[in-house]
Amino acid sequence: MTDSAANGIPDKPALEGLEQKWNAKWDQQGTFRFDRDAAKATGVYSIDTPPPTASGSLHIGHVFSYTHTDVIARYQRAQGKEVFYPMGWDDNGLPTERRVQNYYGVRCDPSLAYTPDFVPPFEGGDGKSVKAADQQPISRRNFIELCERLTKEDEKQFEQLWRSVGLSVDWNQTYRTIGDESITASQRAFLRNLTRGEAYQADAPTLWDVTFRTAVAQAELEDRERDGAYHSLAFHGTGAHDGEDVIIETTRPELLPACVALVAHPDDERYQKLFGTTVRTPLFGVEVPVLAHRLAQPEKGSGIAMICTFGDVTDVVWWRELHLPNRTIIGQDGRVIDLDPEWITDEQGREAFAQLVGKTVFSAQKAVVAALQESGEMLGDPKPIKHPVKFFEKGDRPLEIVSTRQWYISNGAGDEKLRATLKERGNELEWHPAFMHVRYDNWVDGLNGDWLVSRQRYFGVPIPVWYPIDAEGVTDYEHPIVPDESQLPVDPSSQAPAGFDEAQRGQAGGFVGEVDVLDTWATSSLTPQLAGGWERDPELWDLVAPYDLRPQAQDIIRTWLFSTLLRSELEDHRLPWAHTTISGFIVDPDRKKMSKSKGNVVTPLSLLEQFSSDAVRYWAAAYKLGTDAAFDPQNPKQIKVGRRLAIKILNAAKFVLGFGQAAEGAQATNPLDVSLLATLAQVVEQSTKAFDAYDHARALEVTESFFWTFCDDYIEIVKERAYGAAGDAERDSALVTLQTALEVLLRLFAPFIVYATEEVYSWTHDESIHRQPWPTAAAVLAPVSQGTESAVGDADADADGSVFAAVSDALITFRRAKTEAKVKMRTPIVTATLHGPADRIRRVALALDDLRSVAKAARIELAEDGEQFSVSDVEFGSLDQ
RNA sequence: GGGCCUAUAGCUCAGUUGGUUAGAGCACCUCGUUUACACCGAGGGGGUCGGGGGUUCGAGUCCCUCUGGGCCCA
Repeated sequence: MTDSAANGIPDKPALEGLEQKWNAKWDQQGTFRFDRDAAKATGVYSIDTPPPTASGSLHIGHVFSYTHTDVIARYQRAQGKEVFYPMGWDDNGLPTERRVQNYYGVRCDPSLAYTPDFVPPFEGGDGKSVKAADQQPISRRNFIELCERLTKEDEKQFEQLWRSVGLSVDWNQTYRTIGDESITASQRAFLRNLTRGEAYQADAPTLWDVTFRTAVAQAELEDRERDGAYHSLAFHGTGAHDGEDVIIETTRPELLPACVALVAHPDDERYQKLFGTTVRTPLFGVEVPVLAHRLAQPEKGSGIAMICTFGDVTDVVWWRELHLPNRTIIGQDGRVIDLDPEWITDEQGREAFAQLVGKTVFSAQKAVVAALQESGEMLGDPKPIKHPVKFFEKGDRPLEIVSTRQWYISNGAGDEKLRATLKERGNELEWHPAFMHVRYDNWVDGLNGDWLVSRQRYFGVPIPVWYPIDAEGVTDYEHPIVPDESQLPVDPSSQAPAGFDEAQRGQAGGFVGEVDVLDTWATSSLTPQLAGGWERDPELWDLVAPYDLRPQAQDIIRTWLFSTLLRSELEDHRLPWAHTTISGFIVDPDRKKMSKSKGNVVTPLSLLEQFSSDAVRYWAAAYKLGTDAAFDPQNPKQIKVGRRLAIKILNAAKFVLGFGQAAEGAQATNPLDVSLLATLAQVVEQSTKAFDAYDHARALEVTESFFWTFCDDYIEIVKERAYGAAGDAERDSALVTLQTALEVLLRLFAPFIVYATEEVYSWTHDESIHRQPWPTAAAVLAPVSQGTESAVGDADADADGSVFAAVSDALITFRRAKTEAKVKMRTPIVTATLHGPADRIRRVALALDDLRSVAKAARIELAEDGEQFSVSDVEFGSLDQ
């Protein structure tokens, strides 16, 4: 008995301090290190971990989904796989730029020169954003240096939190999406896209955010309900229709000078006579055709609309399909461009346009409306409506559409064969839960343009091309100069291409570097390559790719999941991973999604400290994949339950180990013990099956519910026998069963309750439980002595654990009898009769001594009658004895 | 407008291919310190499975429809 206690079972086991203790030890012992040699021998389970945005804030939803992945990682490790579980930081892109602007009070102005030893005006700030006007303009290089500095700080914070959650990540396998290796991989992949004709440039109408002054992609759009108003404008008929007006309704009268046509549905009776004629625009007097197109909506407004270049994405379709001229008037700053609108010939019209130059969209609208009202060409007042307006998901002003030269990567939108292949890959991927697959299909079906990957930003992966400048000083965008892959990473705005020197930058006969950077997603679509050593460490890449698992959130199926799958298809013609697990959101008690703007974000640190990491992990793991979970920080019930469970594991283990060790080679001979192990073997099978189906919540539930029965019933029932009340042989049977069950339970709990199980395991072992094999039913039954099955006279009696179930039910029946008699549980029973179905009574008979001992019953008569257990003829004794 | 998910005890959630009397935890009520655990234990009450219709010997489960909530796409 003293031998186990000597290994250091504390008098009062507690959760406090376990995180620090074990994190340090795991780190020091390399418990979760990816071992390449082992991987070659045992096989790999590789995980394409989502790199969190380092400049963002962590909330409880991150802990939720990352715990799901960690639980899977630990299960696979226990199954003997060498787990490749890296962690990356997504520090590239706009969120970091914004954070840097606010944190340091600066903004990037690429025209400025580099200032060595620059000291930013603020450090840390107070979380409030510094107004754009108050931000100090700095050079691009200074700005990027600040981005680097701040993200590295942010990454430390993130790593600290992930470690405290107990993620079994290999902290030697980390990457940054802006690190040199990532830039190299991202540029390499882009160059290969370019070589194969999958990446190309086009000068085309582009969705444009006027605040950030960058192009954005379809995947980054969102619709928001905004107030708007229909304005009824009178266009004037010409020729045979001279003197007749055509009334259109528009929400964007300010685009009137950019009007290129009117359009109605081809079947619309009202406008048949106008098709093929022309009308003059109000105010500007420009003659434009009246055309027919299927996308015109007869029921919307007056059924006839003006086409402007460009008011919305439908305008772009009309412009392209109806071969209309481009009369763009809105510039990249969202203001009316100072240009010579040669299509406006009317002198008053030209005067009216001049009034608009330099105005924002908002002011231009007011001016145009005022002018229309004065000229009498607007009917009545604007009619307010609410309508969906397209926004950049990170922006707060409506998107404009401007014509610019941009880079694209084919994504299947214009290539039905590629689209079909991408759909097929989606079918091959195993989705958990399966219904998430539909979201992918919807997205692929709805793609309406190739992927726009160039961004007019600063902190990102540079697009690795230069353009030659001809003898006349004209830049030739058609023939970009590309670096050799061996030169990567390159920064075309500070390095000259091969065969040129820096002095030729911007000169006739020289070159100009591309200043745009790649869309953040263009790099994060390569996370398998970034983490897995693609073209950098071929041995590693061969071991880990294609990956086993892509865990991620449901809102980025259209971006991250899709784009990763696309890049893998283009590069390797295969799926990047076999499985994807999609975690749900955390919602507040009113089932609203957590977001900074709603102010309902819950940060995890205080919960981890207050309730322990195991408690928080339990809460997360108790939810199935794909299910949104309501969370009330004021009353974190499931976290409290998790805390209780973790403490119970410590206490139960202490108690079980306190009985002492079974003799060497001891076997489970008592039918109750055999039955307990048989029940546990079933639990092992169920848990394993659930894990294999990526249903960790079910695995946890079956283990947990067995554990409480084990504590409340089994331990209580065998307690006396385990102390030796029935002799050494009976004691050994109980002890070997208790110890086997404890060890198996610890392993079943280990993926979830990582600290408490490790603590308990350490009391009797030197190795980590997190490197022990997953239990099997056969191993659970190993201590069972041969031939005990026949004791019941029923071959299946032990296989189904029915002896334990019957005794457990009988015990509950006695407890109820005592409760109803209002006597204490330890009140002795002189004699009583237990009634029940014959088969169950026969099972109880096999453990009658144990039952008498736990019920404090001197004598129990058994009667084979009745449907359920009941107790009769009870004679209670006195407590004094 | 199209698609997907969801509605089960006061609360948070299970409920497998349709199959006995729909489960757990929390909360609530009553009782209890018994060789670990009061961060504990025993017992108990509590549900028209969102509404309506259908298929079936049998529906929380399958089909239709309506309503509420959420998400995605137009």
